[in-house]
Order: sequence, then structure tokens, then C-alpha cells
Amino acid sequence: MLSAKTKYGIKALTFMARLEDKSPVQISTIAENENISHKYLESILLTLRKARFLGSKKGKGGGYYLLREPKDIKMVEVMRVLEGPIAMVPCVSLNWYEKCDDCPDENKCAVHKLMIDVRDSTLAIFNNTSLADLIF
Amino acid sequence: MLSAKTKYGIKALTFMARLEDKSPVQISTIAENENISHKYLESILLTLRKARFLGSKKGKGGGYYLLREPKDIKMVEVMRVLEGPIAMVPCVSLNWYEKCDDCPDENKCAVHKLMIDVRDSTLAIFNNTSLADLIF
DNA sequence: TCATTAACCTAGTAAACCGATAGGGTAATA
DNA sequence: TATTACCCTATCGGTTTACTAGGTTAATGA
Repeated sequence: MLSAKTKYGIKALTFMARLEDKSPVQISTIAENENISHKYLESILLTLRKARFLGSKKGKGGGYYLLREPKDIKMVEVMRVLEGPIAMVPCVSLNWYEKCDDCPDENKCAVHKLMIDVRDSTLAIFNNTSLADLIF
Repeated sequence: MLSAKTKYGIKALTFMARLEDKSPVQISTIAENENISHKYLESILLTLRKARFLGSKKGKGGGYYLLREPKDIKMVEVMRVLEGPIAMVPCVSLNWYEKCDDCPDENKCAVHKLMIDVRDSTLAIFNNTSLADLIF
């Protein structure tokens, strides 16, 4: 299951990407338009800012804004920041690898073999999709 | 994340598929060989039996056995029984569809669009992989 | 200068989910 | 008829998740 965090994060990013005006957008604006809890969205945008997707401005007229062009924001980066590993099992994760306790030889493991295929195809999609591709 | 339930279920199925002897295998045998808790595996095999992947035999010399040839067991069926929906969000699920509360129009939703692609590529893999493909 | 605005940050919580266990019941075998 | 091994329900402890509370800091502008 995709977490609400990731879902909301992507929605917020696309909301910003769709705007003509490039001046800062307030959390409330996004929260109301996308039907997301203000406070929860706040924590998500904070994460996205720390990951260098967003910049922010405090005080009156402040808010968040995209630091890069939508076409330069690959979904694989967004997914890794918000959702974590792309792989369905740690033993096939490229960035969060972890050995299974129970598996003596992962080269003979059926789950491992299957999940590598799934990881690769999912990865290909996230690598080839940018934020710009999701706006229409 | 893939649940332990699904992981153990697939391991149990491949364990059986690899056997020359087609007589019933006891839970304990699989549990010991694959390092799975006996009691937990028991509940998983029960699920697989109810889903008609396995048959069972009670009493001494009893156990579980595959009802179909490994090549005729598609992973998409196994995944749906053990893991549930293939899709990462209910709004793109073919078998467990559910509308999002927050989304007024899912045709304009970025998450929806992205997750349809992921679902389709994952589905293709599970459709084209049988239990027999995972034994080597 | 100082009130207002809006992002920043830490902590906490209720509910849900998950992996595992307990403890019997039932049917088949020898 | 004792043993074996599957069948079934209930429960539990730990973790994660979605969300909330409540205050701090920095920028704006009247």
C-alpha cells in the first residue's frame, strides 16, 4: 500500500507544478484544494523541503515553492524520500539492502527472484516519469 | 512491503513444487526447512488450501500437496490470495476498487495516473510468472 | 517598533495492522 | 484406541501510521 504521506506529497507537488504563478504557496491553500489535513501536510512539506525539492519563505506572503522545473523532478527521487524503499523486500532493495534471517541462499530463493523483477519494472517507471509527466 | 505471510506462502509452495515425491508434506517439514514458525505457517497453508492451491490429508502420513502442476499456478493468483490487491492504491485496484475520499476527479489525479502504470507492469510480471518459473 | 503572518519543530496519541502464539477440536491412520 | 496431523478461533504484544497539540522562529508591513 502507498502511504497517505506519499500520496499527499505527490498531490502537493503536482499542485505547485500546475501553478502559473511561481510565488510561494501557503500550506493552507494546498490543504484546502487537495483535501489534506493542514498540520499533517505541514510535516510532509517540511520533509520535501529538507530533501531539496521545495524552498520556503516565512512570514506574510510566505509559503513553499518548487526549487526545480517539474520535468527535472523524477518520481523515483520523490518516492524514495517519501515512501522509502522501492523494493517490496529488503533483500532486493538497492538503497536499503538487508539480508533475510531465514534465507540461507538468496540466489535460490523464489521470492527473491520474483521481487527483483517487480523492483526493476517499477523502478523503470519511476525513473522515466517526471512531475511534468503527471500534469495534464 | 511484502508481508511475511506472502513470503512464507510462496516459499512453502516452491518447497512443495521442488519435491520429486508427490506424497503429502507435513507442516513441520516445510517449517523446519524454510525457517518458518510452525503455527504461523499452519494458518498460511490453511489459506492456500481454501484457495484451492493445496489439498490436505489428515492423520498419520498426512500433510499438504499441490493440487495443480507448478506451471499452472500463476503468481498473480497466489499474490491476490495471500497479499490482497496488486495495486498500491485502492482507486486503481481491479479487484478491490475503492474511491478516494479526497479526490474529486481521479482522471486528473497524478497519483492515480502514476499508480496505474505501476499496477500494469507489476501485473504483467505476476501474470507471466508461474510457480515453475521460480524453481531452479 | 510591534502585531501579524506563516513556516519550523518536537512530542504525543489513537487506531490499525502484523506476526506470532495458545489451545483446543476433528478426522484419518495403524 | 492411541497417535498423528490438519482444522479453527481467539488473543496478544509490538510496530507503524495518520494525525494533533502546542509552542518557536523569522519575515513582513503598518
